Amino acid sequence: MFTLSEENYLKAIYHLELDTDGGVSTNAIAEKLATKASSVTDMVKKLSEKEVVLYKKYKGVTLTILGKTVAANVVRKHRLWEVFLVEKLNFSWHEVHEVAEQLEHIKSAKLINQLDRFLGFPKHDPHGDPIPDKDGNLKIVEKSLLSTLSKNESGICIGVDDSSSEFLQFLDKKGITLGKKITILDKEDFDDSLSILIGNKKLSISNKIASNLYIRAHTGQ
Amino acid sequence: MFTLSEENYLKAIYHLELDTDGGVSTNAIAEKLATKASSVTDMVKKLSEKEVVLYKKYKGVTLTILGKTVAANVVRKHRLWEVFLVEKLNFSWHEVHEVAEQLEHIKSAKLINQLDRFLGFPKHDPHGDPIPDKDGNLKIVEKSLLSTLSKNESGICIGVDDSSSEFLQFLDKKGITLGKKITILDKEDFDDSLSILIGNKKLSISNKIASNLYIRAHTGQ
DNA sequence: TATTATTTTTAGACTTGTCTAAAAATTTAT
DNA sequence: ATAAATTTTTAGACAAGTCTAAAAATAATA
Repeated sequence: MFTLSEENYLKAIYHLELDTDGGVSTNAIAEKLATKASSVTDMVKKLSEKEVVLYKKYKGVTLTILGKTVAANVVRKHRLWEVFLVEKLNFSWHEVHEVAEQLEHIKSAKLINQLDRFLGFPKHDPHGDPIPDKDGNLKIVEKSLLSTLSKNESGICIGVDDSSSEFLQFLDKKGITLGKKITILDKEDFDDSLSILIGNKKLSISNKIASNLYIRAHTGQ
Repeated sequence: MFTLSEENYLKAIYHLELDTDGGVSTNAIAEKLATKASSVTDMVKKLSEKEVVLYKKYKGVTLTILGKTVAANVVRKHRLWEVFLVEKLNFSWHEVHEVAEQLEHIKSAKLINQLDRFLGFPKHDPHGDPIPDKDGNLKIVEKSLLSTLSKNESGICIGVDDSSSEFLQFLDKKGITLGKKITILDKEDFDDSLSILIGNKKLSISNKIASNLYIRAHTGQ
């Protein structure tokens, strides 16, 4: 069994491994968890003894199969609870993270399996991130940043990179939601801003926005 | 804000105060929380500094108004989550306690208010215990133990005193559930066992069972 | 009421998870 | 390749919550 703190470390390492090649550095973990590098060293030693990470001094850490399973399960719980909060309790997508951070640590296999069933076995959380299955496996979806599309290309909005409250509320205001089709009408060279068509509305969005929106390729109409 | 441990102490004192006159003793708290008296003394000092309990050395503790509010809120959350688990996730009433012990510590006012609404503002948990309102107030229902009724009297089953898994599963097996009308057909003098009518079934139950079932007086038919 | 038994508190220690400051290893740059 | 900068680890300390063992206070009993 793992403590709340251990689970948070495993989750952080899990997320960091996704966009790092080789081991995850002590400093990266410290930054993600808003703690000190020395604390990370201590915890990583403990996790290593519990055989959930591989650790060599000065060389960073990697999750073991076991560690990855534990971490994916925490992520699974987090994302299922987010779906529950939005679908059943009328939370907005920018309000769910903080509460899900707490709920993800509740220990009960039956609870999470029944919740999954109650929600209709959702495949994605409210931000478009995939929900790991019971064994911790993720279905990877081919996705690209909106900013990488060219003029006249289009795709379906499937997620966000930055999921800060401010950004999500901005998207709400603009009417940009998951599942909507977005077409690039024009690209400005001097600031890389985009003119897009979403639903039947024309919008102008900055490159910063376009670099935080994930798109699934949309073939045919 | 209160730690998980502080919340558990407040809840324990809250429950103990209900059937104690005068202050709650250190030993009683220790027993309820399966901890040592010395630990209780330490914690009670801390709670006293936080002004949630009144404490005089060797004289036991009492909750302040603030303490009672905090404790009632934890109880409220516990019981609402129990309703959720039974009504929405198909838990049996004997399975909910352990999970609710964890869920009761999740911090989010919006979460609990929305959960309350989602569940249709229930007034009782699956064991028949009343759910405190937002201000911590309980609606007291006049209740008696089934064992105190006389021959030919009847009442509605509204709760259990002992809510151990074994007892609840026993009731399930016998078909005794909340809301059912129970009539005393006969009382045996030598062992105080009862012959009762529940629904249209005749059952024989021991005094031990009858001393753990709460009944609301049933006037008229 | 004096003595014994019980309850409660104190004193000191341990664990978990954190921190700061300094030392050691690694990486980067000259 | 040596010096400088950065990263990581070690060493020692602290807070929260708990424990054991012993002391102090209260309650029970003869």
